[in-house]
Amino acid sequence: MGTGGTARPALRRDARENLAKLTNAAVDVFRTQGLGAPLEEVARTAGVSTGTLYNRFGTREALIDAVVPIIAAEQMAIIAAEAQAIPDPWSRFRFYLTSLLELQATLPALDDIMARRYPGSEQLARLCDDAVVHASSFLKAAQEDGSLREDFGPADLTAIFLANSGILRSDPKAGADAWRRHTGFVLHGLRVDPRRRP
Amino acid sequence: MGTGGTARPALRRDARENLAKLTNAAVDVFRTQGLGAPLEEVARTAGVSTGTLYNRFGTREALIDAVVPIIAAEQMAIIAAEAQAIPDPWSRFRFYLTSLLELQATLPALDDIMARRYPGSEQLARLCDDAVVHASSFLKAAQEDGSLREDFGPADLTAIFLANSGILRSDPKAGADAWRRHTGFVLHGLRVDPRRRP
DNA sequence: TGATAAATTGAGGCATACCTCAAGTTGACC
DNA sequence: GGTCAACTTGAGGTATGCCTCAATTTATCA
Repeated sequence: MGTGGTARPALRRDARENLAKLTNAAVDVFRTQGLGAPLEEVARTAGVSTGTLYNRFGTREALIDAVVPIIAAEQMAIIAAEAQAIPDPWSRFRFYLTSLLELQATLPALDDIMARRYPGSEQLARLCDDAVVHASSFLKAAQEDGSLREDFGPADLTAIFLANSGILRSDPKAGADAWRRHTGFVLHGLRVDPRRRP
Repeated sequence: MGTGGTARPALRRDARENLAKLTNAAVDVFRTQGLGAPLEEVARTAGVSTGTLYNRFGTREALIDAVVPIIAAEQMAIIAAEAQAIPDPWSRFRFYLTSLLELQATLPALDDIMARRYPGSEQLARLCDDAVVHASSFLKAAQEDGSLREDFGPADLTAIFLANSGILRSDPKAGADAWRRHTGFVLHGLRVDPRRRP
């Protein structure tokens, strides 16, 4: 058995190097400029021609597939793990949601990921699906606890990320606390007042 | 004194006709495709060359200035008037906000207006300023009434429109109730529970 | 009916960004 | 070292959309 899954003919050394250069460049460029950044700039940053970029990856999606896990997977896993450690269901839910929104506010790439642009990328979809799985379990626990509105569902979570994206994209600088305030109002709207619980 | 403010040389008949054709075309095109629609399509729709469009208006902003009042002013004035007629401060505030969000969801142009893209257009800015004036008065009344959170300000209103825009732009079709649900949560978060009021 | 200034036209220049492919280069293996 | 497939290159084609200007047409007024 080979190293990978499907038996592809091994790459030549120069090709392997260029693959690495391109991946690194894509991480840099996409992280700061978003997943829609010009591929020509990725190639330029890698010190390689655009032809080579298209040889190694063939589509933007393939490049995103290679890069998104590097950019986001670890951070998202850490957040999930930290959340798991919080005993109170409402606090846990709130922490998880807020942390993801914070991540989204931090880097353009994360915004593209959270808002699920580029649905063509499998890795990006997988990352989002994982997040939905975690979020759904936190969500359910909070609802069983009676601290989260019963009529709130996973689809509403998606809307929250899209809403955040709208705020962030308009004014990434001054929006620094705009999104925090908005999130505060939303969370308050989602919580069931402790005094009204059985 | 002439008809206008500044004494501009009167337009020739053909120029006046083209001005009208262009304005009508811009209303159609901008309304359905948003204020960022290709100017070439506006010219094409008007049955006129792009050169003429640039002769009459010179910038996209000037065209927007001419068209935005036609597209939005009346509807926004109606909403404000209807809101004025509602006696209960909270209901009035909620009605006004919800109606504007609904307008925003209805037509791409309205979304561009609410999200304050194209800040270069004076008319667009005026429309927004008017809305802020109304909203602020409704907002203040609801706060004095004790039904709206004290820490909610006009800037937070802007964020709500941007948030709505984010939801709408992602999936204008399926988002039909996504934005309504999200708005519901936000409003719930903004309201002060009547049982907790003095 | 000219004469003339005002308007219109649309091809074409500019910029961005995608993607391809014929020609040239280079790694790998004998 | 020679051979050949693998790889790289970058100019150039495609597409979108902005904006301009020399050549042409047309409204207007005497």
